[in-house]
Amino acid sequence: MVRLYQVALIYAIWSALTVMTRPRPLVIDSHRDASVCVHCQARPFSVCSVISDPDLEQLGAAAVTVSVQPGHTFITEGDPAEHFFNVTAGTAKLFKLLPDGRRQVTGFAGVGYFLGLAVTSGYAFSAEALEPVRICRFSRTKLRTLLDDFPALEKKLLEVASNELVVAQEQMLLLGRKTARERLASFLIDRAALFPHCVGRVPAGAKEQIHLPMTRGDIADYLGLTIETVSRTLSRFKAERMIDIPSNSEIVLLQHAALEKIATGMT
Amino acid sequence: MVRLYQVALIYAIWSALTVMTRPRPLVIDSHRDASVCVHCQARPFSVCSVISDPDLEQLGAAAVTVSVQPGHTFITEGDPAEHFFNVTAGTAKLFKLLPDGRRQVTGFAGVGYFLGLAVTSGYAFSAEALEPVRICRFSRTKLRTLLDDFPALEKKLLEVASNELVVAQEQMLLLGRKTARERLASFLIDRAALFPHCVGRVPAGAKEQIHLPMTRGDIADYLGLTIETVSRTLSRFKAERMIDIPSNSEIVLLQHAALEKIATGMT
DNA sequence: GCTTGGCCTTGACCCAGATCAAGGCCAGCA
DNA sequence: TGCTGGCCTTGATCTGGGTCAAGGCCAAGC
Repeated sequence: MVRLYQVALIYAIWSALTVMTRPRPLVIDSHRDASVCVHCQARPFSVCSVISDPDLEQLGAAAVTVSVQPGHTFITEGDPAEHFFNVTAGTAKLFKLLPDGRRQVTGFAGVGYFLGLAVTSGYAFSAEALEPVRICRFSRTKLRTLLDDFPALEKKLLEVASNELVVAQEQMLLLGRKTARERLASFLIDRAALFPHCVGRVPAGAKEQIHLPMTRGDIADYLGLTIETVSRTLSRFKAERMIDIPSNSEIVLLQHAALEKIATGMT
Repeated sequence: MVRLYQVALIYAIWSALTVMTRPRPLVIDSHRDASVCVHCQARPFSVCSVISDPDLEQLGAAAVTVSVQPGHTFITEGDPAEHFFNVTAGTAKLFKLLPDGRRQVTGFAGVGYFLGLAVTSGYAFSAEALEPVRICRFSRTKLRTLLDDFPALEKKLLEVASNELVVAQEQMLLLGRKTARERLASFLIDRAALFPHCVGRVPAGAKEQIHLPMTRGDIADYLGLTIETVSRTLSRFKAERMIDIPSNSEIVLLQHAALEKIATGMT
């Protein structure tokens, strides 16, 4: 189904080279104000929500804030997993590569997303900023200390990991058994259920406009399709008046219920 | 790619009906000897390995042993998630269904596998025994108590969940971007890395014969293919002298390294 | 030994989505 | 104002794997 071709191979090599020569993400505040967590807008959406205000100082002291520019990779698959990350602003794509350049995007990490749960020696995926991203970075050892001090944090991480597993299984169903049309419908419905840029859920009846920080190529790699199929399928939804596409990064859902039916395979 | 057809729909309905009328799995020992855990052969492979011998009695008292016959479903997707399970013998397939009967097998649970991590209200997948299966069943509330009493157990569950996530991401890469040939090679290599029936790893140099408790249909649903493609691809591997197929449930890997290359997309 | 039914294999053909190719749109920049 | 480059769209064509169909293998039951 997927064919390896020269361009992809060359791109993979080129891409590996640029990663090596690419400037590192900028650490903006290694000795920051310990009260930073108190005012963190991402807290309600993140694992940090289980830490009470008085304990926040200890949490803040363990973290370093890092900014990442769009297009820059801040986690590389296979690298020693020395850090955990918590996204506090922006969106990143998480992906795995095959040697010839074929890419699978395994998820998009928005505000509040906790990254780096893998306990194997190396990271299981790469992460690249789609928009300007801010992250809190913890070293493996410091997080271990935090988990011992705050059992609630460990419970929360288990909860987060369990939810991720459910999402991953749903994605396996999508990749293994859904048609292109069903995949796109599922993607739109899932995106509509997010607060813009956030992990949380929208209140019922919110405006059905969704923002897409990723390109058509990223969507294709997330859904196991090609750019062309993503584009064609969206065009068809538009022709059928199920969606509107005011710009490349904005989509309005005009018939949520109908899309949901398609997404669940009920057509 | 995948087409919905009448037969599948009818099968789905039929299958739903049989599930409803099917005899429940037999609870064989609800007031069992509390020392049962001490002699449990699955312990070294399971989360229970973090509980010390003296504490095993408390663990054993919280669980109920259940036997499930091949073909019987002991977890149904969407049902209220009241229990957690630990497989102590046999193998089960875990799967999700679409309304028209399309199936995605999300994994195979062997000895030591911990099931039911999902914290959402309902189970995220169904589970059906492939061989005679024995499981330890914990109620949600009892496990909660155990986790409070044994923090090490909670840490272990987080570790297990993290590993599952890594596996799930690898499977997304397989389902989204690998060819049929690469999928089958990956499947064989993964299976070869398991102790027969177990979650653990084989020692290096072990005999490269693998046992498949599942049908070709289960493999197809696991790899996002059809029965015919699985069969054809295995036949081709055999013709290429990469494997031998002494019986439908046994495969011998004759060229492990070559298969591994195919599995990782290096062809 | 024959029948039955559940799997598995194999061949012929088909089609959803990939590939190939051409051109459009638009923001940034000189 | 026009040029450039990165995306995106759309049409034509191709193909890997799905679908359909026929038959083989074999264990269980009589």
